[in-house]
Amino acid sequence: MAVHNREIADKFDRLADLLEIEDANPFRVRAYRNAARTVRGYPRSMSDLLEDGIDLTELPDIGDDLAKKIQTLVETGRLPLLEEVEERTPPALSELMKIEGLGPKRVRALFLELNIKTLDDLKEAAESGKIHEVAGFGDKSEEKIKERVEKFSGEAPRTMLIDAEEIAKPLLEYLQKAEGIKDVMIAGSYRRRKETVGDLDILITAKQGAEIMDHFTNYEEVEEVVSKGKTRSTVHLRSGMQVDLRVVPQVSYGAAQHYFTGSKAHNIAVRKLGIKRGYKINEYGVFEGDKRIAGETEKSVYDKVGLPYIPPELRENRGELEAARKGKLPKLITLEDIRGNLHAHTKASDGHNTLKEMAEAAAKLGYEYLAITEHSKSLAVASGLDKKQLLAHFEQIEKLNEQLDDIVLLKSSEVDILEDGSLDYPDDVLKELDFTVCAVHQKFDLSRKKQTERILRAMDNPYFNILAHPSGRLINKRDPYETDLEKILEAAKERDCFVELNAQPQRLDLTDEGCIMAKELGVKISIATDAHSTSNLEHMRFGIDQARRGWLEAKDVINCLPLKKLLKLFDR
DNA sequence: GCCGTTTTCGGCCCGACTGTTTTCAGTCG
Repeated sequence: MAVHNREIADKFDRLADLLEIEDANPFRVRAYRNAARTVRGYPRSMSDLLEDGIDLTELPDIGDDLAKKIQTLVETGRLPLLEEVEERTPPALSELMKIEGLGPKRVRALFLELNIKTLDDLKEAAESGKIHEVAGFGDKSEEKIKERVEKFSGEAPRTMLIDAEEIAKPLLEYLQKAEGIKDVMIAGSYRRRKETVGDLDILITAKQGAEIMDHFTNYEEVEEVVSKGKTRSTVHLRSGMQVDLRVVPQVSYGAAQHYFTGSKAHNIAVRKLGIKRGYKINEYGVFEGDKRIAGETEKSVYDKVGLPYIPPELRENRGELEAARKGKLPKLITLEDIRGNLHAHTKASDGHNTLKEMAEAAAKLGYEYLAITEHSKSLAVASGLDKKQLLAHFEQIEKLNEQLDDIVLLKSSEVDILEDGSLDYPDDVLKELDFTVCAVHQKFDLSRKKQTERILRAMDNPYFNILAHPSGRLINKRDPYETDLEKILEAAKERDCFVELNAQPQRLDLTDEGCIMAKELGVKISIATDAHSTSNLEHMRFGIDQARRGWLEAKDVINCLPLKKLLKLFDR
């Protein structure tokens, strides 16, 4: 069973936590955290890299030592140093650090003074009033710990982007009403359009902060004010979302945007470039000595480190700085580049609208074409169509096409890939389709090898065109099924097949890393909404967000093509 | 523990807020 990058990264993070509690060299601690971030975000798995004989020290923040540790982890699943550290420092202490306000120093103090090793120990100590006796803790600290350990429910879940938008919208409207506000923007991973966000980072320009902070903390959805100052405040909303608000002067707006948009890794890399040129870069600007030499716009910040503007979606320190330096930043795809949608359902299977309604809605979005892709017969839960029903449905599509002026409906189907890798319709039916969208909908628990082989076998069918939602994951709900994505993409390239980036906000499948890998391997992508209603068609923008994070350009995406050229691609 | 277009040694991003302090450490982002 291959070790996931995520498992390796989690182990490094845990090791970093425990070492930090042991008061180890902070830079060594940081090295483990940096390595964890590199491994977690890397598009290919460490085990695949090792299998291909790639030297891991070529990865950023991985040196000789960590390369060896990764190799051991891949081979044995173990990290001996972590086990050694856990012998002397109770592993659950890293859990305690997840309580807001408890960092390594205070966790260590509680462990040494009161022998607190677990969350239960902490709860008991807080309730019996022992904590305020420890040096550095007072009554307030004890009270807060008591409250927070009570409410603590593990890792704070990340919110899907679409849900974050719903939370952000009324808050932004409310904030606009404050006196003296000029600009308002949401920075952070929200602006980088990450598929999920941990909190909202809101940035405001204004001369005075104090009244704005009062206005902010008085928002009716605020449940708890965590901290409140003149330039920065943090609250928790009733939804559970944390919101950080920062107020900066207008001259610092660009520097602040850059700083609070992140990612952290990108910022650090940019600041290092600044240091090389003798500049200090912070949220207030670019400084040469005490003199601010840039910072009113983001562009001015990049200017000073000799780079062109880098779009937020690329700011993950995944090679964008090098690409910018060489003038090789991608010309990222935009919503306007999209000419059609290649995955949609109607009432005929499990959609909510009629053919006509879907066609009109798609035409209204300015599309040239919309593919109708009802489920195939094996997917009974989604009212999959049998051969007869499908062909009858196609007749309706043809009839409707005769009436439609500004859009063409394509005859397709979301064809199930059965367990043995065969497709859910015989070839004499498949040949009636303009193209196929093929997908795994059952038997998610096959081994990685079997699942991969199943998909490769399906691609061997000459009528296979697009692999839909390639991992099957549902964000925060269902893990992806196990596959070797690289093998699948290589096979797709060989067989002239395509891979879908499913734009449903809960799917966003391919991931951004998957897009990067597909682009490197030369596999073209279909960004499609898998719409089950007319309003779902507008989810295309989430697919575009994800595609931009995945470095995709219009030329990498097949539904940026006019219809004639598109249809040619489906002739294998 | 990583890294190098001044360095293979000696650096490593930096500012705001809180609570417990009497001048600042710890935490957070």
